[in-house]
This record gives sequence, C-alpha cells and structure tokens, in this order.
Amino acid sequence: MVRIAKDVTEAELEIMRVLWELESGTIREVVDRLYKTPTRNNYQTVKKLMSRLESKKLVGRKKSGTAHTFRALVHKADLIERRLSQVAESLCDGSSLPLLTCLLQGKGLSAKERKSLQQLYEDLTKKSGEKKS
Amino acid sequence: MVRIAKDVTEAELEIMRVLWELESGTIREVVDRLYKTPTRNNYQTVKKLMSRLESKKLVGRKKSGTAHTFRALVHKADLIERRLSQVAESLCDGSSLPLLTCLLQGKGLSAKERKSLQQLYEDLTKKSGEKKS
DNA sequence: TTGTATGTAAGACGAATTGTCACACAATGT
DNA sequence: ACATTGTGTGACAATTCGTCTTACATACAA
Repeated sequence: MVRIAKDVTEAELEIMRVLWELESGTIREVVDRLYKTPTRNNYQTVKKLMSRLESKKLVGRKKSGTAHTFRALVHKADLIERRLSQVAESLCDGSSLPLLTCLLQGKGLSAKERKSLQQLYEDLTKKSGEKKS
Repeated sequence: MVRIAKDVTEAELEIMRVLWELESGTIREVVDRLYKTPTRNNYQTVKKLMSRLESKKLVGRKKSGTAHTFRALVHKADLIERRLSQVAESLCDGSSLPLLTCLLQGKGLSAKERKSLQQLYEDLTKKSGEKKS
C-alpha cells in the first residue's frame, strides 16, 4: 500500500503561518520570525521547506532582485477545509454532517463563540430564505 | 524535531471500521472481512495492526479459549472529535468556531443534511434555553 | 505419537516521510 | 580579492507503516 504524504507538514505549517501573517516575505524575514537566534542552518532548513511548499503549489515566489519574495497561494480557510474533508472522507463516508454534529455537541465552544455561531447560522438561513423567494 | 505518529493509520482504520461494524470479533473474522482471498500473510498483517491498536488503547482483547476476541475501545465519534481537535489546534489556535464556519459555509451539505442540521441546531438552542430558565 | 491446522508473540524488512544539514555556485558591496 | 548573502540540489538519520518471517503453543484427527 502506498503511503500518502501529509499535505502540509508541521514544520511547513509554521512557514505558512508566518506567510499568512506577513502577506509576503523573503526567506530571511521568515527565518527571523521563527528563530530567536538565526543561523546558517536555520536558513537552509527554511529554504528547503519553502521549496517543498512551492512544489506543492502552496506558496509562490517572485524573483525581485537578489532575494526572492514568497507569498502564500492558499488561504488558511482553504487548508482548514481540506483537512476537514479528509476527516469526513476517512471517517464519515465523505459526509460532513457528523462533523457538525460533533462540533455542536462538544463543549469546545465558549459562550462568546456560541453567540457568533448563532449569528452565523441566522445569516445562513436568512440567505437561503432569500434565495427561495 | 520529533515526528508525531498519526493517531490511527489508514490500515489501522480499516480494522477499526470492521470492529465498529462487528461489535467484536477475532482476527480471523476481521481478515475474512477485509480480504477476498485470505492468506497467512494477511492474517499476520492484521494481527500486527491489531496489536498496535491495542498498545494505543484503541482496541481491547478478551482471551476466550484459543482465539482472542477483540473489540473497539473508542467510538467512531471519539475519533472524529480527536481529529477535529487536531485541526483546530494546528490551524485555529484551538478554537473550533472556524471549523464550524467552514463547514456551514461550504457546499458539502445536501438539502437533507441541511434539514438535519437545522433540527440539531434547534435542539441545541432549546436545551441551552431550558438550562437557563 | 505424529502430523496438521490454527492460534499466538516478537521482530526484521523496505519503501517513504520529514526535518536537518552540506556542498557548489552566483551576485553584491567594500 | 574577499566576505556576505543569496540560490539550487542532494544527502543524512530518525521515524513511520504495511508487510512478511521466524519461532512457538494448543487443539484435534489418524
């Protein structure tokens, strides 16, 4: 059986987090964000991870001058959606309703979040109502 | 950096699926479910996977006679919850609200599922209302 | 008793993943 | 010239994971 690589590795995800925050940046800038005391090896590591992310079409580069400038090609929400789909696929025959059930029944939501959820839900039902009429 | 093993592997998940369906069963029974033409190697593979699942506290065994009888120690919903928590942790600072947002806004829900969701949501709000009064 | 079938336990294997680092080289500034 | 900083490519060690091998115990029939 062929093993499937994780879409984004933990170390790669750290890079993505920085890029999402910076909007765009060089390897140097990312290294400075991630390591308290940047070293030559840190740089090499980030560079390698960046190139892997690039081949996965998750970041893109712009060759402006000497140092290249990188930026994320996918939003964080895209990655969330991808992972949720994987969970739904592997455990729920592709349906996402069980995921919703789990999240709604769980106690992971604070009162504030619960309120946001209510707002979200009302917006959703209102929109589908408008569509119907 | 230490790599963290996937909680449940794809092959292990296949075992879990059978156990969830059978409620309990021997290795032989699981093998017969999974392989069209069971062989000695299939058996050994399933046995190894089963013992790994056992050491992960995901299945338990009962030594009844010669062949041991296995059963799942966690529900499918537990595993779903665990994976959702991992997604929330790695991408949303531990909050699950973004996950809900993603699922509700996504188009992965059929009309029937949408109806189930509405029911679920109403039950939930009613319950919290009762709690308050 | 001798096979034979079926169960168990424990470990080795090879391919793949993943974070890290090493090497070679180009461009830039002093 | 030379140190600094960038780039690309590839090797590495540790780990993972599905598979298979070896060794041994138990039950049953001839």
